[in-house]
Amino acid sequence: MRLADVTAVVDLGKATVHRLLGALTEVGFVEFDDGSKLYRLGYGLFSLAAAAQQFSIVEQARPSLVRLAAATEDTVYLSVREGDQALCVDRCTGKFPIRTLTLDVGDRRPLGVGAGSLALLAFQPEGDIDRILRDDHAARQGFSGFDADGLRAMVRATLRDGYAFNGGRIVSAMAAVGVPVKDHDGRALAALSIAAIRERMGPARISELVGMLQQEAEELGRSLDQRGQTRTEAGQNKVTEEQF
Amino acid sequence: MRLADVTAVVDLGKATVHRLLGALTEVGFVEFDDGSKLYRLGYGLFSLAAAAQQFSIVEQARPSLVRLAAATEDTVYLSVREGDQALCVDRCTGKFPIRTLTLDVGDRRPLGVGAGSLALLAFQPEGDIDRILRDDHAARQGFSGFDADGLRAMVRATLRDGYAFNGGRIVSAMAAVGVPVKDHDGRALAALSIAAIRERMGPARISELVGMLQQEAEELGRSLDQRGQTRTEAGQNKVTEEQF
DNA sequence: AACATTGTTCCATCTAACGGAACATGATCG
DNA sequence: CGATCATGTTCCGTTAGATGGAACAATGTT
Repeated sequence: MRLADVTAVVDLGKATVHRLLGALTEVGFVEFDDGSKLYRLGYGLFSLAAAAQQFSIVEQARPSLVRLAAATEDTVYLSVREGDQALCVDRCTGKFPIRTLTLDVGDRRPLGVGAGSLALLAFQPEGDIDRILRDDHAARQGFSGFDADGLRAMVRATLRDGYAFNGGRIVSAMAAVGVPVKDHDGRALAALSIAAIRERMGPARISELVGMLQQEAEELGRSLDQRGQTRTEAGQNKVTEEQF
Repeated sequence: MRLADVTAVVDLGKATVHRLLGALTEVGFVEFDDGSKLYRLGYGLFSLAAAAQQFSIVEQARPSLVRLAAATEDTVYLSVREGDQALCVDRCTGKFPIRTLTLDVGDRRPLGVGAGSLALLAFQPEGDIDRILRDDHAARQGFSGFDADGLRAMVRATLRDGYAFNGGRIVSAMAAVGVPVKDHDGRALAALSIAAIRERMGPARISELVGMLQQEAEELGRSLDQRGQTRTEAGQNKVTEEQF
């Protein structure tokens, strides 16, 4: 974007935006092409994201994703709740040649739209679910078949079955199943999901996949709970200041 | 980290840090666990990094990486210069079963340390090279054999050959070659490199790999130059404000 | 060549960030 | 089990420094 474009979006004076972007450029979070006078997001963000991975679920869940992808040969996703959206934070592709890459790492979806996202939504506190179904319909524009009533039914089905199923509501040739990763008192911290082409999602295979997902999810939930308890040495994290 | 830890590192008052972290938490760049009172980097950073990819070399270079990984079966890296460091911004693994994953996406190395990093360094403006060799030796602590004189020789060799070679200086069982992605006036914008186990890096194979790398790098350089010229419509980028 | 648009710099005003201090909470040790 | 210490949280007066108007420079456009 150009300076003027940024200025228009953020509602601040030209001079101010100029100074702020200058500061961000200095620390590498923004890049500036002097020729074209265009600002871009900078490479420093890669380092930040890499650091974020290290201390989040992502690192702990990686082995699960790898195992699932190897065993199922399909694409496995890890999502977390982020505000009223589901955020894909990791992905692992199996070796089946037809790959279903609906989500990239970093992509967001309204809560409820998609198997992983639905698994997350269904296992949130009831108050949250009600509010989201009521208020968030605007965000679901453009995803047909995700009105409040339809979603409520899907949430109920998910709670009943223990897993979320999406049979081609987003991309018709595809289907996906998702399960929540729950902490000790049943709140969903994350969701594991597997996507594949419709042909590989018959009833028998679904229950097979769900079984594998649930086993990994349970194990993961336990190990996350444990880490939550380890307060003592967590504080001792010495920080190397020149890391950035 | 705990609040007190952060306070110690950033040299600001407790109250101030508390407020700042609160603000960052609200926008999702920091996560706070109320139970353990620990702050972490937040998931919002994933979205930022994903957005950064979209407007940087990464997206344009992805096809090259995929082609190289498929053709060579080894691991292909894309790095850029970021301050006085080389930053790995993308990686693609081939199907050879012994994988050499020295670098993760987001990792940094001092300029000159590693094949990609050396390729970047060698094709920087001469003034920069001199300054870096002179001033940056502290950063190269812990990488043996990368003193200023040794590096200068390696830079010369790289310029002479047109590619950088690293024969196990970092991990002894591994070797890697790297080439610069140059813009129209010869400055390195990025580096493509391939790493493999020593056995797969004989003289014949090296020149084969270098050939492939150079072809991709040249093509990539041309396409990046083109994009640099397209100033006109770049400004027209309408921005969807609610993207975040 | 005149004009329009955008980027950059300067500076006086006034916002809002800072941190001291007081309080709350939970951990640690005698 | 109670006293003490360390840490997290809230409040608020002072003042550092962010803001944006305005003037200027450097482009691109008609």
